[in-house]
Amino acid sequence: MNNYEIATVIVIFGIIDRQLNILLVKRSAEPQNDQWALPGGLWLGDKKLQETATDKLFLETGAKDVYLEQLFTLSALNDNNPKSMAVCYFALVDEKKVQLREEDTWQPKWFKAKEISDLAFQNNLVIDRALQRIESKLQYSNIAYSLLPSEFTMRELQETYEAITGNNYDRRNFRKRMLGNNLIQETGNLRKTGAHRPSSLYEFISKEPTIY
Amino acid sequence: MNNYEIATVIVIFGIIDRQLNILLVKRSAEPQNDQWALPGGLWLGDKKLQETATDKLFLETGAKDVYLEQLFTLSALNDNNPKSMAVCYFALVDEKKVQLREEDTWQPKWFKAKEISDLAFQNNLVIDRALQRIESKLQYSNIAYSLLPSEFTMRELQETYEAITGNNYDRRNFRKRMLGNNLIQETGNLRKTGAHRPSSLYEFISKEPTIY
DNA sequence: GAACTTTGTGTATAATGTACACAAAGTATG
DNA sequence: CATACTTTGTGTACATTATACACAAAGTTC
Repeated sequence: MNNYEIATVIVIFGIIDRQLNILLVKRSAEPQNDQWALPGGLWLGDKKLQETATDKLFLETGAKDVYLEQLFTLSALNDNNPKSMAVCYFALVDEKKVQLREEDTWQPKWFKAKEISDLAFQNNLVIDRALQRIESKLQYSNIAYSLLPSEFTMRELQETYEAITGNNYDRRNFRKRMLGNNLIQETGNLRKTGAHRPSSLYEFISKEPTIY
Repeated sequence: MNNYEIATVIVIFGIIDRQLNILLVKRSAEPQNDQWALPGGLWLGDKKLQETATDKLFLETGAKDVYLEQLFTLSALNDNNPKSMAVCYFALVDEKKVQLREEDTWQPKWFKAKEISDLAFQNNLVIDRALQRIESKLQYSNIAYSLLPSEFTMRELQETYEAITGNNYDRRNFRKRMLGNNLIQETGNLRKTGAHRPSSLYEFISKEPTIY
C-alpha cells in the first residue's frame, strides 16, 4: 500500500547558436512511450535529493560542478498515481562541453526552448517555471557562469543574456552594467580573431552559486 | 522496506505589535518531545501537496484564502530516516483574525521572527529561506494583502512593510511608491480615530497571488 | 477658537538607466 | 606599407527614478 513514487526532474539549459535550448529525452517505457520528456528518475531515498539530480545531470550530459537549483515540487505528476510527486530542478550547462548520452533505447536531444510544446506529465509547467526563474536570476546573480567557458568575451556574455531574455541590449550599456555588478572581471588575456581589434577576456569573480 | 516519510512544513507569518512573528508548536511526540518546531504533518498521498499545507494551516489558525507559497523541498529532514523529506511552505495571515488551536497536548504560540533560534529538524534553515523570500516578494508583489484586513490605512501598510524588512521608510515616499505600483487603491472610506485628520482607507486591487 | 496631532501633497536634488558617436587595435587588400 | 574594414573600448547628454525634506489640511480636545 505504500506505493510512493518520488521522482526528480531536471530542466537542463544550454545555449546553441545564440538560442536557449532544453535537453529532452525520448521515453523508452510506458506510459508515454516514444514521447519526448524532461530527463528525470526515481528517488530511492539512498542519497539526498539534490545528489539524485546532480547524478542524473552528469549521466545525461557529463557535466559536473554546474549550476543546479531546485524549482519546486509537484504532486500527482503521474495522473495514475496520486502518491506520485516530482521534485523539479533546473541546470545550466556549457553546451560545448557536453557529451550527450547515446544509446539505442534512450535518445537525448536539444530543443529550442521556444519551440517545445505539449509534453506529458506537466512538463510544460515545469519548463515555464524554469524559464521564469532563469530569467529573473540572471538579473542579479552570477548563474551565467555555468553556461559559458571560464574565459569569455563581453560579446559572448551579452549573447548569452540575449538568448535567455530574448532582448537586445545596447553593447555599451551592457558592458557598463556587467562591470558595475562586480560579478565579472578582466583576466588580462586577449583573444585575437579576425580582422579587428582583439577582445579582452573576462571571468566570473566567483563561481559559487549565489544563494538568494 | 518502503518507509518513505514525507511531511509538509509551514512557516506561518503574522504581525503582532509591529513585529514579524512566526507560529511554532510544541511537539508532543518523540523525537524532540517538548521542543518548539514549525507546524507540519505527514503527506499521505490522499490529496495534493498544497492542499495538505492549506489544511494544516487552517487547522492551526483557522485562516482560509490566505497567501501560501511553496518554498522548497528538503530531504533527510529527519536524521534517522534518509527516506524522509519535507516540502516547505510559507503563509501570511492577519494575526487579528487568527484563532489558534488550543489543546493540552499541542500548544501553538507566536514567536518574534528575530528571536527564534536552535530549532530541530533544520527548521532554522527553513525559516531563513522563508524570511528571504517574503522580503524579496514584498518588493514587487501584492502578498501583503494577506497580512492586513481588507481595508487599511497607509500607515498600517507601511508598518507592515517595516515589520518585515526592518527598515524605516519616509512616509511621503512610501505612499508614492505604493500608489505607483498599482497594487492598492483608495476605497473612498475614511477612518476617524483620535484628534487628527481622518485617514483614507485603501484596499489591494487584486488579492490573487501574483505568480512570479 | 486655539492648540494639538496625524494625514495628505509638492518640489528640489541625487542616483540611476538609456540613447547615442567616435577613437583604438587589429587583419586584409592593393 | 598605406588604406579600407571590422569589431572592441570609452564618454557624455538626457530621461527616468529614487531620495530628502516642509508645509497645508482636517479632524478632536480643551
